[in-house]
Amino acid sequence: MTGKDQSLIKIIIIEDNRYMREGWKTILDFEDDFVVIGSYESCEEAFESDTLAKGDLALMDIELPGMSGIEGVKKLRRQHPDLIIIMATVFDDDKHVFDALCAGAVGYLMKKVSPEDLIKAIHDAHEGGSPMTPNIARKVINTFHNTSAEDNEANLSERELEILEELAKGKSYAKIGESIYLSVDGVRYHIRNIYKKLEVNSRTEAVSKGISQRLINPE
Amino acid sequence: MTGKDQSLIKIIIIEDNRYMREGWKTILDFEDDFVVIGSYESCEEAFESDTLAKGDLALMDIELPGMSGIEGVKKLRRQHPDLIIIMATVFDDDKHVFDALCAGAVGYLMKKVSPEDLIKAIHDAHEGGSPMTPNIARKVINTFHNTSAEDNEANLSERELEILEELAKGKSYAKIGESIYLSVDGVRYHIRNIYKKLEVNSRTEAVSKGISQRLINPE
DNA sequence: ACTAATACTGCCTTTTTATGTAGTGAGGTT
DNA sequence: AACCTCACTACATAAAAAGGCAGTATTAGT
Repeated sequence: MTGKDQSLIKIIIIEDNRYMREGWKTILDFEDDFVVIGSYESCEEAFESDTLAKGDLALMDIELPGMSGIEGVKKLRRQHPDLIIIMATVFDDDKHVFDALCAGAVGYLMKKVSPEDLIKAIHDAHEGGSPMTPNIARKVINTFHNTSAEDNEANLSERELEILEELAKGKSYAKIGESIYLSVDGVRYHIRNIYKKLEVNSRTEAVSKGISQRLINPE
Repeated sequence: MTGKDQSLIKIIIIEDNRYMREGWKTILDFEDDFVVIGSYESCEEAFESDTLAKGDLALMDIELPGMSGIEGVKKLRRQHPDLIIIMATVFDDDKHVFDALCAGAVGYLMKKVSPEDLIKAIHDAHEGGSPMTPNIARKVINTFHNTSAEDNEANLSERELEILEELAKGKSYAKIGESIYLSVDGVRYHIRNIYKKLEVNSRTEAVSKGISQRLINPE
């Protein structure tokens, strides 16, 4: 690692609005340790160039002509797994945010971000962080907050949750009975109740509903 | 909203190390818009007091004598859902981080955080953000990154993923066959292959493994 | 042209599930 | 004491699923 490589961050911009794009370029190029090595108005244009392989970090919009930013991120990740991707958009709804993060973006900013914050975000991302505006961060964190086992929506009892977990492991009634010391019919009794409470009629549905309602965690 | 209410943030500290606790208190009380209304060395002690109901934000450790910080957060959330909880610990391993966030913390800091960053984090959390140190943020974001459908670990084909998704809905072979225009045996053929690739032998296991490997999303 | 892999169809057997119905004993309620 | 609910036991039956084995049409590679 030479001093230069360590400090010079090579940036690619993909943004269809010319003023925005040039504004960002101006802001970023002004920094000593940034260099904008490519700036494109669509993902297609970016993929045609050979700068992608050379960049450290891409700053991109979600709404782009042609391939959407989300698709672009997916493709970018596949072709250049080491490229750090930050989305900068006008959308702050859950769908856009989570789609972008799932696709592989490490950061998510609003377009109205101040130049200082943008610069900070890029440094942050380059140093292994995940820059996000505060309310985006909160959205993300909220997805972790468990429905506390005590007052889950479906109101499954301890025993039922225990059995649901065994179900998720793919165990048969008999095996579950063995692990929790209960007769096969006892296991079935509880499973029937689980189905009623979750309004399903198969173990698979119960498990997938259980996971999505965070009653249980897979693995 | 009076100007005072808006700006004065009432803080509770739960931290067993006396020097740390008093250090934080000193730092925070020095700020004009912070007031530390309680500082305890264990969750039990905090729950005995009546300050919890009056606070805006709690700053707490994970490793505490008696009830662990994680348990404490869960209980705190149940009793005072509006209290904002920030964890500040020496641990940055996945388990501690995710346990704390799942339990209900909105922020996660390292104890070595600088006074300025601590102050900023509290303002940030109070304004609806989720303060985290950069590498914690990255850990969190990484949990969103989908194994791209094209090169998932198990290498399921498009068709197989499609069927796995139907499986997660609890559909029978016959129903799946109807939705994807394939004979029952055709469906079975693919399911057998899915089982082989995922090394499972039941739909339930396949679904729960599929979800945990992010091959599919529930709901 | 031969071979191999892929994506099915078809069928058969055993195991497992889903669902219904009935009954028991313990514990708490009125 | 009568009654209820909860957590189970027990049994029966039909529908699915799992697993194994054989065969075919299509496509790609040699």
